[in-house]
Amino acid sequence: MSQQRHGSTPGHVRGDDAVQAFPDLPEATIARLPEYLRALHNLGEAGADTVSSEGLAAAAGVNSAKLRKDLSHLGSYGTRGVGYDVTLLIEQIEYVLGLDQRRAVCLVGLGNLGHALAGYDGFASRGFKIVALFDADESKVGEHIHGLAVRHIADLGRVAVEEKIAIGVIATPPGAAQAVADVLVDAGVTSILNFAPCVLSVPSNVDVRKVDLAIELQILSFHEHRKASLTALPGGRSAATAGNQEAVGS
Amino acid sequence: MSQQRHGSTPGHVRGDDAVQAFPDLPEATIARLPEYLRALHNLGEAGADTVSSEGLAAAAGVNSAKLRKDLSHLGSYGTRGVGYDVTLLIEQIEYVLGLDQRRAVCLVGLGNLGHALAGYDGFASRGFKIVALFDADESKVGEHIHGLAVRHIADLGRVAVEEKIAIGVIATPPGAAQAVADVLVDAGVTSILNFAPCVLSVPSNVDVRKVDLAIELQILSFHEHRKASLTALPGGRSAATAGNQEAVGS
DNA sequence: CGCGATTTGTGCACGCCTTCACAAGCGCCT
DNA sequence: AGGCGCTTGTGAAGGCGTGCACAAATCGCG
Repeated sequence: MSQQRHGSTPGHVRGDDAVQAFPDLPEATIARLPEYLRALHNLGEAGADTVSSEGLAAAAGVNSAKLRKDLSHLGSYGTRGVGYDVTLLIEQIEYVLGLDQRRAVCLVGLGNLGHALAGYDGFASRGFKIVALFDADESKVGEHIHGLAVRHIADLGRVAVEEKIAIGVIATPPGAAQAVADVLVDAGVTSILNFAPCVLSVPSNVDVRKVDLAIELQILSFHEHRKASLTALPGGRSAATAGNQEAVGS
Repeated sequence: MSQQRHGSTPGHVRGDDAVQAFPDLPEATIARLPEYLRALHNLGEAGADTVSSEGLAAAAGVNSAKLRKDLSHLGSYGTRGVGYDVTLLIEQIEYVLGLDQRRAVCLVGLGNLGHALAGYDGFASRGFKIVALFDADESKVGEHIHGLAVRHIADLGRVAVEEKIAIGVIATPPGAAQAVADVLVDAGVTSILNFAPCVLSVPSNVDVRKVDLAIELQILSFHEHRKASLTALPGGRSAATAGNQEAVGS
């Protein structure tokens, strides 16, 4: 695990040396890198040349020590007494995340959510390009959504191979998700973003990330529940404003 | 709603009073409870009366020991030698998550994503009801989306109070998100689900959860990048590949 | 009625992540 | 040139979460 890009000039470490195993980046760190990246872009547009770990941490909403450790993991160079060079750090993080190469994405399932995802600006603006849309509903096939024609899901396998699609987004109903995932995997897709509320079973070399909007709300609901029961505490059980809604078993 | 929580769970459960939070419930556990709940609903519809930790764990995609520990945290009762009663466990988890009371949700920002969220089935079917839509764009105000009229954001504060909205969903562009959050907080909203790619600053009593679709893709991109660098590049000067792809074994 | 099969609940150890605190390094000012 | 203040990078400690392995508990059956 020799840290290759260590030691040479800080300016251009980006070679064609894509054949480089990454140091074992902690998963938690990886999950934060995109956030740092976004904050850095904002800072850059605001005209900042350099930024301190304190400043960047604030912009990203994390602890500054954590941020420094994260950046140190990827061998990034800051300058003591000064901070991090914004442009350089952006390049570094984009390189690590593999964003220097635009990745082809396909989207399966064009219900409400899929429709929105097809038009979501945040994808294109951050290095991803949706190159194909699929749905099982014949009546949707052929329809153009945000400049892209919807194809029938039967073509998914073929097109995924042709277009060298690396990432598949599943926005189908849960019942169809596993079958779609199977087709994607067969077509060589090795990363899946799953919006369907179900567990996908895939080979171990395929990465799946799941986003479940209702789960997020349920987690918030728990905290609401907790807070509601706490507000009754201070100063005794005074009249909690809406406390009686509490449908608590006797 | 017959919410029969077990009366005398071990330890700290202080009666059946509403004033019972679960302050010591690990955050990681909370995040998994909705997943268990979904799996349980599926099992229940499939006709299962009881389920073992092994079976439920498989359906939820987690380790069975973890599942047992999670459930034990909330004082839930399974039956040794048998498993968990599906119906009872559903009630327990729904109670803990506060889902026995339908929570009013408002949605701010009706671009592509907001539009989809407004029509997302998963909300209503899992205890949440969107009661109001807001947007800053005058041309959208008055429009009906999935049976609900869009109101102007200037009414947000008043309506949020009137409708006792507890959870706000922000689907605006990032530039507007903080202002919306401020209004929500002023109106007494204590939980926010933020889809805007930016950090929100709120009082400590307000919970914010963030969902950033692009970040998920970027995380997947990293893994793609990593996987690509592990496979020997056919045409490249891959002299050192033997050592590099050894990253797995180390 | 007791025994074995089964499954829960949990003590324990391990590893990951976070946070603190500080030495090392860098630039600026005098 | 030298000292001073600022910031990074990191060692160490503590906390949290995970997974194993097993005792305790329950049911079914002979």
